[in-house]
Amino acid sequence: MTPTRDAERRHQILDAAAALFAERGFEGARVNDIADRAGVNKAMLYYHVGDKTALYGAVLLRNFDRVRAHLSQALDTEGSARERLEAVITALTQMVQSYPDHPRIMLREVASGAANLGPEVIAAMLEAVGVVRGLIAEGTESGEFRALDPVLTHLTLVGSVLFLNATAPIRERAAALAPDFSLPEPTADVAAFLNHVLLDGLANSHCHGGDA
Amino acid sequence: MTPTRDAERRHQILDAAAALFAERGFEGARVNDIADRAGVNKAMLYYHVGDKTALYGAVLLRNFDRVRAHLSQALDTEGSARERLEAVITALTQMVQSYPDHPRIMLREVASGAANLGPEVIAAMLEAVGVVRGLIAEGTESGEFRALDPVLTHLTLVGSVLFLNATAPIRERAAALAPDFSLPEPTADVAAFLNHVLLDGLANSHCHGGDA
DNA sequence: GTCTATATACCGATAGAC
DNA sequence: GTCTATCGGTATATAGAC
Repeated sequence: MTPTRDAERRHQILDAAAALFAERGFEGARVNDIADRAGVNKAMLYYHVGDKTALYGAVLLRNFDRVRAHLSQALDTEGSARERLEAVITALTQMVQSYPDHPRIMLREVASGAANLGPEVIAAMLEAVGVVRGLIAEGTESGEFRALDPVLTHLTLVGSVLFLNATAPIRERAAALAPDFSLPEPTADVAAFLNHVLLDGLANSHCHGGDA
Repeated sequence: MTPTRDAERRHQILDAAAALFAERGFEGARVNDIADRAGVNKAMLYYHVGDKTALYGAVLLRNFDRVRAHLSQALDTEGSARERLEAVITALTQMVQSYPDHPRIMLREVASGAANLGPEVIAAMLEAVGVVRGLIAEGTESGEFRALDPVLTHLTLVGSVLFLNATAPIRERAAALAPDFSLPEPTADVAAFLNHVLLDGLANSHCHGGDA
């Protein structure tokens, strides 16, 4: 009954959980705080979503659904491997800037060796990994990219997007302390930066020099 | 007295603490586990090092001493900005591969917005940041590099080194599940990879194509 | 379905004997 | 300096009234 209300409430809970998991990590986040931030009673949180582990898994699954949505949109693009890889980086950057909790959660997850990831989440992640890696392999085989290790390349691309965007809170703090810490990134600039640096770095000899 | 014994014991404790902070994070690591892994009594851990916060700070300070040592060695190199930046990346890669707990701890710290960092550690970190950033600015001003935002560039370089090496535990786990997940990185290859991709991406128009 | 009040367990830290 | 035993605080999770 009232499935809309339920879904809405569930989203509120997951939003609050994502924010606190990003800020303090799985162990550091308090279920009480998540319930308070979501504006729901703690018992209701357990009733609707489950225990802390289920909550964390639900947050990650929702995030990877969003990653999948952004990626599939980017992969519809026609063009060279480089152009499509640029679309992928732009799409990933858009995703993590729309949902800034995601890169922070993922950085923690990488640090832990994916200790808190259930099989479903692992599967969702490997799907995204496969897509990007396939694109890299395609460009490498066609000679458009250099013969670089596809796993390292993939991790460098995704890692740069995650890391750069996860530093946003720190950059704000640093800017308050040290005024020479410039704050660029009117949202699209970070993607442009990464596209220039990383894809020129991958390209096979024909580089585009010049403007930033 | 017997300062050698004390220092040795302290190193054992910090080694154990670094391992568990990397694996489970500040909140997830158990002081009991750290003491057990170090082979010392928990009360002795408090007596010699202090509480959990002091322990964490000591781990990070020791790690940044190591970063500083590796960096200063690399900065002795003569040559172009690119060559010295290559030396920096190689030195950082060596550091994080010698002390694989460091990148994992730093990834968590970035995710938390540097919530657990005391002023001393912040200062040690900013010093390293300044060195690399100065080198980037130098290459940019001389025209050797493109006119890229120095903060974003710095974060991309350091972030790639940290992220790529922090994924080592996951890559091992993934290799056990998915056999097509290659495992390269005979230690020096990761640095070479990053030097190729990132520094070619930074370079101003004159690119070196070809071998990986 | 909703909330209060509480059970249960555990963790960080220390007192105090030796 | 070393260790045992324990305190106090707090976290997750649920029982049970409504």
